[in-house]
Amino acid sequence: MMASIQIAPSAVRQETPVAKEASSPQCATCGLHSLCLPTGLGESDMQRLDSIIGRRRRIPRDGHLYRMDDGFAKLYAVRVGHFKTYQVNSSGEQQITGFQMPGELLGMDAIGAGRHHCGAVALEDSEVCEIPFARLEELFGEVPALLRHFHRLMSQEITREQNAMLLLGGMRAEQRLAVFLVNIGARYAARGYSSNKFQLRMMREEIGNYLGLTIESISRLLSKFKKDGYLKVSNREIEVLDPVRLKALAAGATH
Amino acid sequence: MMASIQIAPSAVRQETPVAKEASSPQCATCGLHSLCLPTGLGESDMQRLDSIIGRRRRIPRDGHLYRMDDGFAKLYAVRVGHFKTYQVNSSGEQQITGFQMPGELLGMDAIGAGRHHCGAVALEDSEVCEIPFARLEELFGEVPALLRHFHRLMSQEITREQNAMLLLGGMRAEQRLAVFLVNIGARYAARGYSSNKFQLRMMREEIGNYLGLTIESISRLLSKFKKDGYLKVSNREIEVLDPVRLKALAAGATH
DNA sequence: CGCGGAATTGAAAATACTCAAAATTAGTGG
DNA sequence: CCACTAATTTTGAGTATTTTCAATTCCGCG
Repeated sequence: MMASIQIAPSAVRQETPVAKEASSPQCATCGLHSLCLPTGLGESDMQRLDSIIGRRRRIPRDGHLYRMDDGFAKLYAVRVGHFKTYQVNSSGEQQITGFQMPGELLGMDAIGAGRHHCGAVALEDSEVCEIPFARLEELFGEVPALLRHFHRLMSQEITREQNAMLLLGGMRAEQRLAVFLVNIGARYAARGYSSNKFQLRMMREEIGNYLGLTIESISRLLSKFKKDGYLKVSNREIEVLDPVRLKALAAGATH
Repeated sequence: MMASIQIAPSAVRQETPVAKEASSPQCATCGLHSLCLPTGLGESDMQRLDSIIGRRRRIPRDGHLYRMDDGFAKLYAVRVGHFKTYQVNSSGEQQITGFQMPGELLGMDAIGAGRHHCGAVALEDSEVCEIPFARLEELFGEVPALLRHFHRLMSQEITREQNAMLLLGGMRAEQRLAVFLVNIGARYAARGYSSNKFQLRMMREEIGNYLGLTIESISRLLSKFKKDGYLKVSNREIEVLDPVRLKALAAGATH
């Protein structure tokens, strides 16, 4: 079952050293601010948040944003690109725990122990905003709306993972993949893209790993969905031809 | 695969109406305070927390503490007894997302949407402390240590669920059950009880549901563990006879 | 054009499930 | 306290799903 995806070693593909951006990040002008940490803040509060946000940081494809057990100091907001988070189990195998897209926050699992519980790897050349957590905590006292939204985000992270448990614990392979595709589509829709036509940013093997299935099962299921007219698949380009029936599958229709 | 455990309907086994306790709860004198929300607070801060904590509430066995989609107003700290949390998927089947024991917090998944994302049911006659969230939020501004610990707890909830994903996504049945038993034991140890001898509070079917397995698989695995000398099992009483080998199994030893 | 990683496909095998029946335990009322 | 019933658990046999192993095929890229 367990796929052994290679994690690029430290040396390979390091992040670009100190490519500090000339322009400092600006939540107000960022198209993602309604999905991200500043959601719901007024203009002046948003500026205060801006003032603590560090440099943007570029992570090349396959580069680590952070590694398991790294000390925790910052949260990260995905600005451009996609990431995966993964754990390594006691047998040394990877388990992917999530895929993150622009506007989503990374690192909240590290607050508890003060060190990162997962590793985070860029699936393509990506960019994040660094949010120093100590300074964010200071701001919480001054900007209650920020604190409340932060709690919402952590809570949503919990429900997201509960939904993953539902998927892994109680669904057949076919339904898992259908849920996965519908979920990806919905998240693109929330970002203003098509929910029915998108590019997968991860390998088949990574999808399988995340869904608790093998790469072969993913491949077979995609072929089957294609054959049955649910999807058009070419490489990583997915077009959902029959969203209604795909959602029905995701909802548990026996086929 | 999906077990259809019955959820007691509203009418059955209602919570005792307004059995308000004579004594108000006292974190300072509660044996669980080093596992619960007040962890790390000084005496005066703990008193301030005490002052907002509502009545204790008793929930009889099989009674709901809250249901899915109930509006969110309070967090709950388990004081006595055990709970399970569950979701219902689109096919109407239950998926258990966790088991909670004394000192653990319930309801954090509800902050995001303002309504409960899971239901919570008592596995035995139980008691919780109610923590009105609005008042807790007010306290956050005054007691920074409380806020920090609250963030730790939410973060730990995230990592707990990520660990569950690791279990469901990448482990064989045998390993899943071993991990489950080791985990339960560790949590009892943290509460001052034996990690090697304890009473399961849930049915086989609930264990199976949580682990993504059938009741038959759980039963067979317990019989196997017994036969192989890992455990002594009589009904819900578990005694771990060979903790080292059980942990090895949990860590992925191929047997 | 050829190389290497990624994806697809097939066949056999393993794991866990389903269905069915029996055994055990818990709960209820006499 | 016992008898009876319902609920839970165990066990067995057969089956379905998914994995494994192996062999191609496809695609991007130098």
